[in-house]
Amino acid sequence: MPVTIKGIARQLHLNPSTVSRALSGNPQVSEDTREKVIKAARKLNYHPNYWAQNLVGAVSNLIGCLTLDLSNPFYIPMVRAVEDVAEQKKYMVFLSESRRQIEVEKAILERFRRIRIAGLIITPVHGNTDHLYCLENDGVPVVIAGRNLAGFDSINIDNIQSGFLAGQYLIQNGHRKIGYIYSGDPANIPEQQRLQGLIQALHETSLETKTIYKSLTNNIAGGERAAEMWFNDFDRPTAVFCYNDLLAMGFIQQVIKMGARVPQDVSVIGHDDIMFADTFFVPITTIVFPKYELGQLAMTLLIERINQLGKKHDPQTIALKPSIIVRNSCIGI
Amino acid sequence: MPVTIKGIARQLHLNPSTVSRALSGNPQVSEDTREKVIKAARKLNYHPNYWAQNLVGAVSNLIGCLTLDLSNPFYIPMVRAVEDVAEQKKYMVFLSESRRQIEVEKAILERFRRIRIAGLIITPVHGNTDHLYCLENDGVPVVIAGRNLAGFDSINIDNIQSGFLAGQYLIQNGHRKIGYIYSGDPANIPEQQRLQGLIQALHETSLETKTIYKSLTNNIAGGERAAEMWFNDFDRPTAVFCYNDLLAMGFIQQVIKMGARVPQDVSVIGHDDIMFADTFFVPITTIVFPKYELGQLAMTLLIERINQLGKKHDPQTIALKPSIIVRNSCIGI
DNA sequence: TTGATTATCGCAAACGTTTGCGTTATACTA
DNA sequence: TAGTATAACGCAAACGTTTGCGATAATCAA
Repeated sequence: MPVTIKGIARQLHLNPSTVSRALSGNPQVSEDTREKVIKAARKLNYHPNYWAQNLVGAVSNLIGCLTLDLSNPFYIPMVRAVEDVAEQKKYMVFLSESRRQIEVEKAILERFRRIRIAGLIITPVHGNTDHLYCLENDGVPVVIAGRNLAGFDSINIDNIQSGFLAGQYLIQNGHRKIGYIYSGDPANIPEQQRLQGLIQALHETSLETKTIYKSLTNNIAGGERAAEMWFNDFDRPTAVFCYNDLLAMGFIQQVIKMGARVPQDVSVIGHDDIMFADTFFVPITTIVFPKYELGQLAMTLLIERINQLGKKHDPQTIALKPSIIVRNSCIGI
Repeated sequence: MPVTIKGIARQLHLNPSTVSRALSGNPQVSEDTREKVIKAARKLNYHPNYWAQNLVGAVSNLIGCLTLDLSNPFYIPMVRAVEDVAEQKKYMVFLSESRRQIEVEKAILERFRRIRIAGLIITPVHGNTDHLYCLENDGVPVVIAGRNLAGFDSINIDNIQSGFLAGQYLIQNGHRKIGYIYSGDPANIPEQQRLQGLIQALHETSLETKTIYKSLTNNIAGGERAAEMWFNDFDRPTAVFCYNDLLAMGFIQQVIKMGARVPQDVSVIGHDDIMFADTFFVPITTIVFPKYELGQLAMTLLIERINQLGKKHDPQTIALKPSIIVRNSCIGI
């Protein structure tokens, strides 16, 4: 239905190839026919058919970007960065979310394959990753963002250091009974690593007291569940470190609803510094995840891999440095 | 590079057409060759080339979804709904954001044209809309979400009713001096309509006192600017109605930072009920925008338009009913 | 056994674009 | 003037897939 290059050619009594060359700036076409072609193209409202172009050219500039969950504000800055770099390098990004379901992830990757993406940036659902290996084997570079996956290029924060920072800060503020809140999913490596870092910090001052609350899910609802566990605990920690800010939000909210106070009764440290963490009704002290940088590095590395395609390379693991930002949810005792 | 239908055909000594028919479930191919084909396709890791399919079939099942700003949580439920309906109806959605810049919007629409989207759901940047008319003229149905645009199908909340509800609630709570906060962009119709509704409610009780704060932008920073205007006002309103929740968040945050209290010194009503409005450090009383429903209706209508393509139809305008949800940011006086 | 029907598959064109190569004219050189 | 170089364009194949139609072989009825 839309105007094609053939349509323009017919109108101007030219060959499609000439029209194509005129529009693509090929020097072997005279300037006045080029003018005519461009004018006709504009008048007829011509828009190149991307599919046809890529069918013959065989060079795709589509990038797949698959996040876990767009309702988590964490991913927005990352996605922005990916798009910013893509824009600059003339790539086009196809944005999606798996909603943390492995079947959805697989379904979306299948779509990505069909539209012949040139590369993929993904925060994978923990679990089976055969489909990712398979994709990369078929010549589609994959960069993991926000996770570490053996055998893949990955950009991630140093989760052990994150946990260590949180632990250090809590100890410096006099806390001796410290809790950790996470989903408890054994396949979620970052969770384990932050716990590991936390424990390391405790060991440095020979403290072993820690309480684990498994929230089942790493979102606001999970935080609320953890709050109830904390509330019913016979020996409550004076501070908790949450795997992410959403957990912290849910936790704080529910703790207050049940009549306790934050930070007077329990200090809370979050993780990520998502938007709204600073404007939450108790502004949250949290570990900063450089999210924009995450997207920037991921996209830059991905483009590098696309250009190097075929050449061997060792998978690169880039670790971003965490830092702590102090707000109101955590005080000394 | 990837395996094609020809590759499978060569391997099995078949014609590409037979392979195509076998894979598409065409009955005019024997069951045992179909089995062989499917087995070979799986073994060779075949994935259909979407571009090639659509080149010949000429039926696109791509949907463009262009929001204003993904960092505004408002759009997430809408996008989810669009994707849910799309999934169910076998459409594929291409998600993007214009970041409120008309040139970006145009650039993205140009990309959408090139990949031959079958339809578009868009929250347009206010201003020139010629490119939208142009798109629809070329046979790509357009549904406007969250705005009303003459000549287009649009789904939106009843903004006048929104403003009226807010005004009514404030008056019932004894407020007599009422402020309205919005960007002040004359091209932003919803802003004007909510103000209009607000004024209507005031007139019903013969109140004319209102103060307008122009925040320049409808985000947290804008709300902070408005707070300073309010603070320096010689005759402060006792309540303000904000065009959206982000404004309300910024306003409340800055008011408190300057030493006043919400809601004791100033009541605040927001609009949209975005995620985090309920967990904001002063939980926000706000007008509920049925966001998921917005996306559902938009996508459903769009698909209807795609199926009716060619047939004349009057542009439909669907108005969603607003409601108010009472939290802590607004009290009586 | 013969003719007709049916099942199964191949052939080729088409979708819109790009690109290597061949074909004209025109301009330039000797 | 004859020969050569060059500028400008056309021809045709190709990308991967679908589909109408024709061809072949097998099945069936009489």
